Amino acid sequence: MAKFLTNREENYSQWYNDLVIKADMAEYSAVRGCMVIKPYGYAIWEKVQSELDKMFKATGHVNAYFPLFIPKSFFSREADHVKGFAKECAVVTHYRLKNDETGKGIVVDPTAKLEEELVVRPTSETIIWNSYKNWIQSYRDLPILINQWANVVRWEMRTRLFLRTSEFLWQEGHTAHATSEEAIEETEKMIGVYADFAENFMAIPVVKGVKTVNERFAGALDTYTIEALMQDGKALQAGTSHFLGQNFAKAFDVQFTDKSGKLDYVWATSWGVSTRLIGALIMAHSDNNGLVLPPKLAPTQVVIIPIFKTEEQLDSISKEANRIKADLEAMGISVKYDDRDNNTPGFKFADYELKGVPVRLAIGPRDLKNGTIEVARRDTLTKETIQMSAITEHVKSLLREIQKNIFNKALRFREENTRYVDRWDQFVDTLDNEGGFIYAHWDGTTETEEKIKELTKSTIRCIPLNSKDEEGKCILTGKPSARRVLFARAY
RNA sequence: CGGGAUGUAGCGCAGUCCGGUUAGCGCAUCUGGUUUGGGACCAGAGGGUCGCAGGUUCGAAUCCUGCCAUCCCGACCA
Repeated sequence: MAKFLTNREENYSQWYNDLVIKADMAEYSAVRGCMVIKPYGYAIWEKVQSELDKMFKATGHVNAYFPLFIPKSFFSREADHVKGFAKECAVVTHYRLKNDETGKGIVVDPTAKLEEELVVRPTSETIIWNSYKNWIQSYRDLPILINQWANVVRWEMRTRLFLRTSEFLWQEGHTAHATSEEAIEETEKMIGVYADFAENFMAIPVVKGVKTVNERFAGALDTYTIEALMQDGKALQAGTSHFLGQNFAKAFDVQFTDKSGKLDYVWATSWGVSTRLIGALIMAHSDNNGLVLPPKLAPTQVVIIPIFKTEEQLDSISKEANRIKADLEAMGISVKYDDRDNNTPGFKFADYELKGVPVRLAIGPRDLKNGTIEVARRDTLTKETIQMSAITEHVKSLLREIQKNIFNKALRFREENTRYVDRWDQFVDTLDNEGGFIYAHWDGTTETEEKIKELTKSTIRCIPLNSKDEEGKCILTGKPSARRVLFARAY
């Protein structure tokens, strides 16, 4: 089986690349470090978008759009911010091309140099806060709860399809508040939304936590994160939410008059998830037969495949298939009936497995005679034959069951690969041989964190929000520690 | 930016060391036929600036020089 995919156990990253390409989600483009998201991959992103967008709206947010280009000077306003992003910015310096005077080809017209160079946004805090300055005068203008769906560019050295590309799609929320408490509440609320989405739609269990100073977003006072565990034992940061304090308000001079008539700087948050989520989806659930998609995010939830020899057979099968399709669609289930006659059923079975379609129905002459239908589920690769008359209800509950099962499987995997470690040699050994999440004590200093990273390539993924106080000794230095933090090697 | 590798049909590759007919194979595509309950088969057909630019030679995918691009491994990162 699956002879077209690299074996997951043999070479995980090759398996991942193969899968993205073979399932027709994305491909490499002519531009180094940039990918083409193909219709099937984009359809998954659209599902992600539409669900998240609903959740944002439900929490009071509205969408807007800000420019792709940011004047270079905006970046230098906030010191940490510029330091964090300077190394990976694409810069626009000219606005015109012309024909090469010496012959063929096109060159940049040197006379068309921009007065001020423009940075292609790696994130939009600066351009947005420059606008917010004009929007905010009084506490009555607050809060501002805006989200934008956009592309951003971060010039990466090493790229991987969906996980890290130079240009990627994401959403970025940018909110402005009258008080610190309210902004912190927003920051926490949104990491909660992300965790909810990850677990209930993507079927990926996540650990909510706070980043260390070192791993914090450039310009934030606090960064909240959701961390997921992939099947190869590496962690993936799946979403972040930042409490920005008054840093950007000060940088862009955004003050407001509060109820008592005093002037104060506005409090800010920002939060985002990207097309990286699709990478997470792939790496959390898929197997050697291909993609495994949770029903709630699968572009096609059910595929129906006819098995026939003659035109007459196809006709009578199609009648049944189209009726079932209509019934399922009436229940809000997305169905594809694949009656192409240029591929064998076997090919189709394999192909839809590769693409991760949760439920496959097959109808053949035998079924027509017996009033039955074959139902196969992608998550367990099992098949059963059931009565045709019961099919719609069966599929409906099966989709729910698959969604739950995929999550439980991922949760079980995470539990089996989460360890509490107290000795250094054991720490190193676990990282090298087991991978996974490691809860260990840390003395709280950046020096120790960096030393551990240097020695083991593992990082502190977060200080979990639900971690209990527990006296202990730092895994590296032996100094006292008040609680465990989450370590892992990460993407 | 350092180390390694590769560029030949849409994709995957052989041929390059040791220059010599008309550049070949698998997959895919197209045509016709037989098939169809787990990646079908037969027959035929189309498809190439051999990464680019120079050079050596009677003759270059093959040798030489320069350039370009991509991939892998490191430092940076959602």
